[in-house]
Amino acid sequence: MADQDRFARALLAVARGLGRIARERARAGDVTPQQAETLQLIAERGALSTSTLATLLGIDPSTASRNLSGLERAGLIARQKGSDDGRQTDVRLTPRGRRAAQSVGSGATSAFASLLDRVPRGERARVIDAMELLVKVLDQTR
Amino acid sequence: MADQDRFARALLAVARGLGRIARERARAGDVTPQQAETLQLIAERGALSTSTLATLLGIDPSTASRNLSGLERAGLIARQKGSDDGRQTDVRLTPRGRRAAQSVGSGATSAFASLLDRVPRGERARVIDAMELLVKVLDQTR
DNA sequence: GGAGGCCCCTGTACTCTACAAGTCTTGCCC
DNA sequence: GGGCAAGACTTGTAGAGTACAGGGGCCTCC
Repeated sequence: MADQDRFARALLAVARGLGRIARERARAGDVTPQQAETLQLIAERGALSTSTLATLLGIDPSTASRNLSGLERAGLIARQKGSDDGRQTDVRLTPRGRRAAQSVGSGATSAFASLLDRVPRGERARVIDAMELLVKVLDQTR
Repeated sequence: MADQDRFARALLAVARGLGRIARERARAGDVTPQQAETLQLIAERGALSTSTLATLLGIDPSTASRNLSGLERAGLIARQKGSDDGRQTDVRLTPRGRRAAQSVGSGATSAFASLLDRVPRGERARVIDAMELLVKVLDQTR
C-alpha cells in the first residue's frame, strides 16, 4: 500500500516536473521536448508522413498534425504534399530544423536528456531501465 | 548520447502514458490521478487550505484552486470560508469524498498506483527508487 | 466512372498548468 | 478608528498536449 502511494505520487510529481520543463522551454521560444523528439525522428528517418510519425510516437494523427504545425510555424520543418501519394504529407527538416535536430541529438538542447546529467553517474543505467520498464507497463494498458 | 536519447524518449513516453490514463479516468467519470492525490492529502491532513495544498503538491495556488473546483463539482470536497482566518478556505472531504479517498488509499481506485502491479515484483523497489530520484532531480531544476 | 477507403487537417473539448489581476480579509501603525 | 500594505483565494487568459468526430482531397479497385 505505502509503496503504491509512493509510486503514484512520484509519477504525478514527475509528470508535473516534465510538464513544467516543457512550458518553460516553450515560453523561452526554445524547442520543447516533444518537438525535439519529433525533430530527431524526422532527422533519423529522412522524410516521413504525418501518420507514420503519429504511429512512431504512439499518438493520434491529429495530435501529430498539430505538433507539426508548431514546428512549421517555428520554421523547423516544411510540409509538402506527398509526391508519391497525394494524400500524404511529406515532412522534411528545413536547414534551421536540421541544425536544431543536431544540437538536440547531442543532448545539449534537449531539456529532458540533460536531466540525466543530474542523476548520479552510478544510478543512470538503473534509472533508464526503470523508465523503459515503465513505458512497457504503460503500453500494456493501452 | 544514446543514453540521453533513450532517457528523454522514455520520459516523454511516460508523460504521454500518464496523461492518457488521466484523460481516460476523467472521461469515465472517475477520479483522476491528480484528484486522487489531492483527496488523499486532505484525508491525511484533515482540513487544509488551498495554499497549503498547493505548497504540498508543488503547484500554483490558482491551479490548486481549480483542481479543488473540480472535486467540489464532483461532490467530493466542500469549501468553506476559513473560521480562523477569513481569507483562507477550509477544504474538507464530504462523505462521498471520504469514501473515494479510502478506496484510492487502498490502491484499488488509483490508476497510477495500480500500474505498480504490472511491474515485476522483483523490480518494484528499484522502479520506485528511480522515480523518487527523478523527482528529486526535477525539483533541483526549479 | 464510381465506391469505398485512406490521409490529413480542423473544430471541439478536456486535463493540467502558470501568471496577472481583482476581491475580500487581516493585521499593523498611527 | 482610519488607512493601507500584505496575504489568500478565485477568475481571466493563455498555452502544451491530448483525443475524437467530421470534412475535403486523393488513390485503388472494380
